[in-house]
Amino acid sequence: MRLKDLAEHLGLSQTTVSRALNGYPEVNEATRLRVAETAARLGYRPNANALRLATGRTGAIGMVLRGSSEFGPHTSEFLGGVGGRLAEEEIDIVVSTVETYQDEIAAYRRAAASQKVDAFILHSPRLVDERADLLMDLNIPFVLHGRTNGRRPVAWLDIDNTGAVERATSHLLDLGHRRIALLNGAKGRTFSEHREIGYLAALSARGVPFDPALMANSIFTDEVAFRLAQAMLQLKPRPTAFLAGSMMTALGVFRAIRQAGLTLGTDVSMIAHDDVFPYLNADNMYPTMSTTRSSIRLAGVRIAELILQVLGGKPVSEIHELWPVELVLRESSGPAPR
Amino acid sequence: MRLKDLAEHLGLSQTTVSRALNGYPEVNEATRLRVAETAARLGYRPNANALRLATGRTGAIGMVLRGSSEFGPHTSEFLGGVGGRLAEEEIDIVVSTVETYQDEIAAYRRAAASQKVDAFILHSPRLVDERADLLMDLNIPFVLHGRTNGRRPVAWLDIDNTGAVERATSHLLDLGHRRIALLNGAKGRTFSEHREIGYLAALSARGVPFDPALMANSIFTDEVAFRLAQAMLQLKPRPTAFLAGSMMTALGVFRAIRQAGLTLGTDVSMIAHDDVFPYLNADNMYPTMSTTRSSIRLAGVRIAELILQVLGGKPVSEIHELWPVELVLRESSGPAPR
DNA sequence: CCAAAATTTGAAATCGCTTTGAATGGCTTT
DNA sequence: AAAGCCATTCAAAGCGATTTCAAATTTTGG
Repeated sequence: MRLKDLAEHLGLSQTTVSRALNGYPEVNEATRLRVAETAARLGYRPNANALRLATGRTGAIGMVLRGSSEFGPHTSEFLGGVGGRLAEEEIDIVVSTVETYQDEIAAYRRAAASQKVDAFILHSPRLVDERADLLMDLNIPFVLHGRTNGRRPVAWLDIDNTGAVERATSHLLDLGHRRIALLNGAKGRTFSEHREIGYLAALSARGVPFDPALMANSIFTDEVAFRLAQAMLQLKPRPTAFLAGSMMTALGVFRAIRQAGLTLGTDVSMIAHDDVFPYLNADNMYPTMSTTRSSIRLAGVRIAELILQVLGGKPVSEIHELWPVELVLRESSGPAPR
Repeated sequence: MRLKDLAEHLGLSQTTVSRALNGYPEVNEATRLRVAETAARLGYRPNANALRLATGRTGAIGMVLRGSSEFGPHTSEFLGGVGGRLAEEEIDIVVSTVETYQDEIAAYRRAAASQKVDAFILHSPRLVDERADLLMDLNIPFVLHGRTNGRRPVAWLDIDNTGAVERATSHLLDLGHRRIALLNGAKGRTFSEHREIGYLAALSARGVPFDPALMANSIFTDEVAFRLAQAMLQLKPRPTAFLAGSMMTALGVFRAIRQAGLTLGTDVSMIAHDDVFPYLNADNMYPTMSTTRSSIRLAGVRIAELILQVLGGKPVSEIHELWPVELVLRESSGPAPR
């Protein structure tokens, strides 16, 4: 069922039918109704590719996901948020997966040259990140989930990682902890650097010296976290509190604490960052987990909206959102043992 | 940079350039080289939409993800597998998210009418599932991840859920367990029904009566699993073993066991189904977790290949794969207490 | 009642590619 | 030297929509 068929069926020209369906003002109301009704009845839908070719708009936004390593539970939650919002506008998401950073760059170039999407969501930025510059040079709109250092302005949404960790660290210091371990994300990634800044700021504000042995940079898996926490718990004196970068990390730390014969919440405290997964609830852990909390799904929803704004022509220099992060205290964080 | 520009730049017709780039035989080898070299140098890439319109092929496959509820860690792992394989063919994945079943049906209809994708991956099937029939009626190719009852043949890949649970149950029975709880997935979903069949078969083979109180159908979150397990552990006599439907479920059950003052692996045994998440490793749990294991990522990779076969014209009646599931015994499963 | 304006419709160009069918020119064959 | 073949190349016709520009019709106003 093409536009042409529909037009013939109606005894009208393609022009009029097209206009009627797209809400142009210069078409008789009676005609419009007739067209709309017939189109619905026959289940007509414009061919997406013809439409894209004609308009230059694709009705799709892109997201490049880097292989196995970065493809975790965060991704699907975030995607769920983005997709849910974009679905309302009948915009779909084109995901390309790549293995290496080089592939990712190539993927952007390809997508730009072949005009597959109207815009991109750029995520997992590093402090210095050429991808943002690349996309700007390619003249393809995007919104950044996170932040990056760069001279030119970009649209971004980020959570206040620095503030969150600073607050969590300060709280632990208030509770008397002096040996606080930070299980952070990969070095160079913006959020990791921001968290480190918050951590160091809180320590130095209290005059507590920084011990490099208490900080680690790694991916957020329970296994790696387990090993790191295990090693740290061997230190003398051992850390009395952990800041876990993610809920997966928290699970690993928890296991290490238990295996060392210690009790979470009394012998050792922990505050974990919680992206709010529906299938892993901090409130329902045992003991319940204190967290710095920010829903990554909601961030996805909002980023979808920002994308729409960018596509709508709003200047990217006006699109910046820094979300505060809640500190939710539960049973896993308590006074330092003495 | 359009084909036309490239052609002018080369002093050739669009026809020849197009042919040269697409490997048609009737073009002079010297010309082909010159064209290829220039195209690469100028970074020419055909406009995806024009190409799609002209060829009728989109170079994309679709996947509809149902809202919050079904969008878990499995999804991203699976997507990672699919995407990785399809990336090699420069095919991308268009994901649409929907909230309700009705929306999902509508999404397929829309996608079909507007020809956005060449094929779909259909997942999370129910025993009776109109979606497969719909896609067949719409004449759009697809591969089913899982199975469904229906008269017409479809291409599918599934894991042997029945066999896996039967084996796991039998093993627990061999260890002397008689009260074995099954935390299963949602009723009506094929994999749940298949697992139930395996469970019941193993019980009846040993003449162990089935107790409905020991079986639950729910989504796979740690929270729900915790509550269910907690309730079951109150039963007298209480279950001595759990079959957990997923790793998230296992975490919840684990918590309930601990909270009840019991020890996993001695007081209570557990075998969980493991889809193999890189960030949550059964081998690194404490105690290590016995599992029925099948990588959902690999399933994704293979499904991508099956999609390619379907698109290549292989009859769907010849595309069926039932993957065996490994039973990996670790510390969480031991002899029944006496 | 007629010219001018407003409303409504349509023919054809356009988007950037593939592909059909025809044309060109050089070589071999008779 | 004419005829027939190849090997190359190209002009033009699609693909299915939107959109420009023009035409037809109706309404308005004097």
